[in-house]
Amino acid sequence: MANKTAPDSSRRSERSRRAILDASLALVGEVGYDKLTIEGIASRAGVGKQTIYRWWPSKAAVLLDAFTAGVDEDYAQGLPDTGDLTADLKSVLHATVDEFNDPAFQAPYRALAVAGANDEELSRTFVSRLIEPGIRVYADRLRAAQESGEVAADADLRVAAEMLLSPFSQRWLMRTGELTYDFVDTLVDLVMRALRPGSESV
Amino acid sequence: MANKTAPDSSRRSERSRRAILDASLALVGEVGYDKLTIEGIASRAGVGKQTIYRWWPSKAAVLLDAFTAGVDEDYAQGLPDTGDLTADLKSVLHATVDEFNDPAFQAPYRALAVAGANDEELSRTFVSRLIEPGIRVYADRLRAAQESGEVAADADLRVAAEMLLSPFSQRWLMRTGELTYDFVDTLVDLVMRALRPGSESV
Amino acid sequence: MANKTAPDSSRRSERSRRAILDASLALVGEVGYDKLTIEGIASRAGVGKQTIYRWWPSKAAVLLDAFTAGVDEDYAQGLPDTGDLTADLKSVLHATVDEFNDPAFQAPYRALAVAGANDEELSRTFVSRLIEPGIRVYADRLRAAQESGEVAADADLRVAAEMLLSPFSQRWLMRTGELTYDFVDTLVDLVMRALRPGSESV
Amino acid sequence: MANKTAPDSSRRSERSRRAILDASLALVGEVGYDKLTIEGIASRAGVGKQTIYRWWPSKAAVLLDAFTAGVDEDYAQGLPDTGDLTADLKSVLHATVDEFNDPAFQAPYRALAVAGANDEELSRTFVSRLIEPGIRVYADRLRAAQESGEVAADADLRVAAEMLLSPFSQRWLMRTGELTYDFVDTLVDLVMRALRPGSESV
DNA sequence: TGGTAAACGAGACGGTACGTCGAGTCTTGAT
DNA sequence: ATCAAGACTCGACGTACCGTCTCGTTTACCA
Repeated sequence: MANKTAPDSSRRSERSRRAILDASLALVGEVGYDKLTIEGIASRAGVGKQTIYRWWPSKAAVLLDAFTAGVDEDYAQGLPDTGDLTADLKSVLHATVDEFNDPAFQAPYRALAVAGANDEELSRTFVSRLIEPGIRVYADRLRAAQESGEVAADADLRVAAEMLLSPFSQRWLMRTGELTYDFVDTLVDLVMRALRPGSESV
Repeated sequence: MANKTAPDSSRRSERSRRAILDASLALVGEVGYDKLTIEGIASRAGVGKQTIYRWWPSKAAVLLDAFTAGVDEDYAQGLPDTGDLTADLKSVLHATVDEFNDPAFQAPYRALAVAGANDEELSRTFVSRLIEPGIRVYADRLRAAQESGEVAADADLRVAAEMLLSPFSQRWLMRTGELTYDFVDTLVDLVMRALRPGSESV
Repeated sequence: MANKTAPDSSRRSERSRRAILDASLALVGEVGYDKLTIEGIASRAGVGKQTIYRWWPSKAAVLLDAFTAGVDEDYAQGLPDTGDLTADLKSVLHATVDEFNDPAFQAPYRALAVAGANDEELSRTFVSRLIEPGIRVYADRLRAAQESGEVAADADLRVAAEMLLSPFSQRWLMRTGELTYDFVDTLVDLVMRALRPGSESV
Repeated sequence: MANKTAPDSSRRSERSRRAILDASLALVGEVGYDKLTIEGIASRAGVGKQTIYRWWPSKAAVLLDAFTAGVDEDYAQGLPDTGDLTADLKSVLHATVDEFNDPAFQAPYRALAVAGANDEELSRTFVSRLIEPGIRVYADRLRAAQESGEVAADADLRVAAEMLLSPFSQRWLMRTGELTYDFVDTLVDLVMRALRPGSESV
């Protein structure tokens, strides 16, 4: 299947791998995604270009690895559950507002979102590693609330989670609006109205 | 502000302008945004590269002009109002599902969304010319419904419109899910629950 | 022969003509021949490009006109004739040494010599307007000396004049040696030996 | 002095070097110096432009290398010495007349002469690699003749050599006259008169 | 413990596209 | 009709990176 003999990953230099990942993150923050080059990464990392090409298919893939390296475990413990769904959602989303307003976080994440739009393969990984887990932890928290009767039994929780998250990420990605606590509060309140038991469709 | 003496737009060649815009759209459909080049556009349009650089700052700006040329009037007549908000929303969104599933439409739109993420200036134009008007016509329709008592008086209609549109465009842009009639129906139903009179927050 | 209708030279703007010629000389001194451009001349002269193209076929032709404008009459009065050929030649060549060592003179003259080498048409004009007259005044002075018996009767005076002038201009053009009074004195002395009466070939 | 880190010449591709040199000579013969372009050379040689820019500073430098590649050894054996100076000079110059009247030779040589006039750095190399050795072999032959008493003891042989060569190359370069056997014969005869023993200046 | 094969740093290579400059042509108003 | 101005098509410039390809030079396993 592979036309080139695959490299022997057991002999891979961990030192180079880390240097490349670090250089990528540093550079994307400094010059932006468009001006991020393989040559630049190699030179900053003190590494031969071939070492990058040997292990990654594109600069987007490098960046994706660099970015997801420290993020995977964030979703592990799920959302808090104090028994008050509205309060839990607001508190988590307030934290997320702060995170997405942090410039250091923006550059690589935005770059990946973008790169994914034009690279379907990359997109799959990006979605399954970063976006999908995010949606899922929200859907899971909603399910818990549903089971405790806090949420209407017939609500489509996946779509509900998207109603919560997409307006948020859309505002951020496309700069269609400010990301404020007020905004997410309004959003949560509206969604909660839709999910309230007794609001079932006729 | 301008470092170069601005060109005299009264002497601009309409013929060249159209050729460039047409070539851009054709090419982005054929080769995609990443492989779209200024040289390619110029050559296809039978135009000197300088003529492109004289009037546009980047390939993204060309594409934005090309794309918005025929779209501006789409929002002019607003959304239909048959008196049944749910039905109106579903019918419009069904049409939009079809539009966004059309490959000819996808390439340039996706490209612009992407280009905007990394170019703040371009992003503003993209949002104000394409996205903002879209949100606005939905918000307007909701307002009409609110005035007729079909929607709760205290609902934030702008955020409600985003709850309707963002999950949709997010699925499309990031490929986080299928765009189907079912999906938008579920979406509309959920949002309508949130907006139903009598659902006001306590 | 001309495919375009020739411009009507009676309506030509003398003001523009002078401005173009002046700008050419000024610019060639400032930036050198290679970086001399038609656009630069036009802009400096406050003139449309077309006005230059209308009246001259190339930048070299402009420069040739500019340069020869004030030079033609230099050759009119011929070489001095005090009766002492050797002294006359040395005194004139000393003056020429000074002239050719003047930087203001070098740039355009060198440029024309060069342009001529690759443009046969221009070359003809350059030679017939500038070089040929120079050789001729020397040959004429030699002829006078021959008639007065100061020079051998059988000497080829045209070639003798070239023996005097070519080593000089060669040194200057190709930078093969310094242009000094000593050098031209040596040159004159050697040539005079060849021309001395009684040196006729056997 | 060098602002860019110099390339590692030990890794230079001999194949590319030869292809570039060959293409340069071929093209200058076909299109002339002015229309000779780096892009043209690169494309003809099947080479990236950067490979030319990496090793040469200008098209003139490429051409100089190309031209001198096969010429250096021409001067190695010096001029013939049959004991008859006049005959030796005439026979060599006759050969040179033929060489300079050969169109294949003219284009690059003329181009270099010209390029040198406007590029002092190039000029030095051109002179020291091609012109100076030429003058020197003539001066050497004259010295041999001087030592054997065929030439006056006090004559400046360097200037004498220039008297022989400069009128020749001047005629060729500036097209001030025909290059014929007759011309060089006359030239040699005149110079020989100047050098004849007993012609010493008083 | 020394030999050898892979990965490595470095960077030259053939290419493509960049954004700029100037050439020479063409069009528009003003004189 | 010529002029100043400058937009146009075209071609080349010199630069930046691409992804591929040698080069020695580590490095780590295995004989």
